[in-house]
Amino acid sequence: MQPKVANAFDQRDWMPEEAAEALRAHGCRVTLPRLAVLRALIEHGGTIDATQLTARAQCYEPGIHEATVYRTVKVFAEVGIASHVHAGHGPSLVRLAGNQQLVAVCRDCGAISPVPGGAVDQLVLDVESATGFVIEPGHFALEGVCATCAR
Amino acid sequence: MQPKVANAFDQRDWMPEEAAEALRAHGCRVTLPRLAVLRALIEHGGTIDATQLTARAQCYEPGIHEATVYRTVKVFAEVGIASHVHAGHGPSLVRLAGNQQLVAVCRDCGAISPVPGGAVDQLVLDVESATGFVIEPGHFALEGVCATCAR
DNA sequence: TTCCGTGCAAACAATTTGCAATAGA
DNA sequence: TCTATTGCAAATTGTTTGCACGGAA
Repeated sequence: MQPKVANAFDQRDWMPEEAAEALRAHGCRVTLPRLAVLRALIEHGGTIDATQLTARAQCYEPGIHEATVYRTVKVFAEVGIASHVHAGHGPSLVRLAGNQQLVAVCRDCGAISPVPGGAVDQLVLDVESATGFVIEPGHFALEGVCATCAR
Repeated sequence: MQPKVANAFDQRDWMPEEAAEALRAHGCRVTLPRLAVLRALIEHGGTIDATQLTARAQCYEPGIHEATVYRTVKVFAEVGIASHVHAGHGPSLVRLAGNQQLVAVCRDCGAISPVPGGAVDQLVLDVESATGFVIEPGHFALEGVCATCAR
């Protein structure tokens, strides 16, 4: 089911072999727990929190510990495989680095909705030219009320 | 979830007497610890985390406990006196309800920069018409790198 | 063989909650 | 009075870290 091939880091699908190369290129080892986390991220495809990610990774590597998942995600972020998304009050989220989709978290039901691309670009430019602050839209989530809960 | 209180007060400064009225109108008592938190918020003027807010409130009410500050902030939010701002990885912030200024938190130094008003309005409209998701710009912070750290 | 990475437990940080004592209306 | 509110300590939740063992290179 996993589509073959992907270009470097800006592609959405991270094939395990490419990620393994990225790890080795940074002097990190390729281990079963790390591959399990990677597969879980690929399988899920979107933004996911550490607990759910651990549960999914355990399908591939049953004994994997949540602390290991946290450490793995940190390494993945340093190596450029994955990145963090800070959501509102809940736990922070993880996703593959290729996925820079801005998301919005519903304050009532916690649902994660993708935000159409492009809407943010102008904001980023405006803020940078006005204040010099460089917004990184992939690293935080918007908050509000989703269409369902708004009613 | 919580009904949005009439915005009659949003555009002015919160004087202690007005806040006291808002509390009584909701059947809440006006206590010294609550007034201390209110004064600390007014004195500070911006967004502040619970620990710093407690420290400032202790100038007015020395014995006030941090748990009380958390509970007070929750009541203030329900009554419409204050609101939460969820910042990146750090603790969440509080401010007076009239202050709906969007802020950006630097991922390197943690500095909180105000974002010029209006920059977000288009984003809010775009996202709502495209997805029905209603973004609440006052309740989260943008993340990125501030002008100083960008160099 | 060499260390890096892992599991585990324990530490930590932010926040919430149970309970008895206190103080506002 | 009567009960919301407080202080305190303890529980929760999300995340990080110290340590000894096991496995990748």
